[in-house]
Amino acid sequence: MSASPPNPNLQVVDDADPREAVLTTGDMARLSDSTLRTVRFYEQEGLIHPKTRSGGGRRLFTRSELAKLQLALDLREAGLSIQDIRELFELKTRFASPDEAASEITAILSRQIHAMREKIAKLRKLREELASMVSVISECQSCDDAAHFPVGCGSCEVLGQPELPRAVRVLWS
Amino acid sequence: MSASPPNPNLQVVDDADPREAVLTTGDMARLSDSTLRTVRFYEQEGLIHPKTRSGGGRRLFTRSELAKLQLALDLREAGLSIQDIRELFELKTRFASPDEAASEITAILSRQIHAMREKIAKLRKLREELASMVSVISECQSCDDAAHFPVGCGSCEVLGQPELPRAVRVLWS
DNA sequence: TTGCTCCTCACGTCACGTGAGGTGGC
DNA sequence: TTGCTCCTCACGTCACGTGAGGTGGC
Repeated sequence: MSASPPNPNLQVVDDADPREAVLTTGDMARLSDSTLRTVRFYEQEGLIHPKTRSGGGRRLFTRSELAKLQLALDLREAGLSIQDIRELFELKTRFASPDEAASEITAILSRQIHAMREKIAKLRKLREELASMVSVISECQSCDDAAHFPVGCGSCEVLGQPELPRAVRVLWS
Repeated sequence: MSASPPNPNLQVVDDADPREAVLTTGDMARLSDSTLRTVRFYEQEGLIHPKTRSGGGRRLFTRSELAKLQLALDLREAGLSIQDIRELFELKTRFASPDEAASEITAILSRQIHAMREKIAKLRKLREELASMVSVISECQSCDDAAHFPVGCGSCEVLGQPELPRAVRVLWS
């Protein structure tokens, strides 16, 4: 058997070692459900790094950079700034000893966890307020007093409940 | 008894009818825990309206505008845009009949409630991920293998758990 | 050769932040 | 009169969006 020619299809090699799979900017955007612009912006901000560039100048990322991008996007959605995220990403390199690094990362994470807890509580409260507004307003669905709508709603018994949610008072009075 | 002089202290009158209490831009900012800039911006965007201006040009708001401002700020925190909030605030005036208005407002609120539900779920997931990272990292607190930190962490058994949370893999490897 | 993907500027947008310089009101 | 509050521009910022005009790669 003669030696097989060099395999020009890098993809096959990549499949053998998925950590070395080559992802373009477009792949990164699709797989993270973001955009080309965001991938480039996060690179510019130092959150992710292409392993190399193609001859034509295209960014080529590895799988581990995709994971970083996905985590960064989730943290952004949770309300962290790019700066916050960069800090988290750089934590490992900022300390000399493992216990120092561990306690610092724990402190930072605890702050973020606390902030998320508060945000969740606020969101739940507001969601419940809107839901209770929906149930109040559902009574207006069968209102046949069109002549007095909307000016006369203030004197309607539906809106006269003592524990009327704030959103109803603001949006429906 | 001679007629008492006209009471120049409007505050007393206001206290008698709290709905007519006069609030300055600063009062609005303090009572809503926002800023002067935000109060002015929300007025410019048509979300709130001063009842009048003082001789010197100061905005004077009523209590009901404070409630609108507070609701608007809560909705912003929940992720709605100024445009979304404006739509909600204008709903009442956009419809001729009560059942039409009620079904439209229900539709809009249901969409927002759904979006909040999803956001809450995402936040909870991420919060739990970070919390589990904290508990994993706590084992590194007592690590005495400083010589291999941080390069050698990859081969440490603490990080060798099969179900290692993604955040640990990304931030600690 | 033809689409499609990706590239680099560079200006736009959204929701405010942040002075600069001036006035009003107790 | 003196602080303090509020006013109006107007430029800055953060996290991208959105073309314009050009190139690379199967």
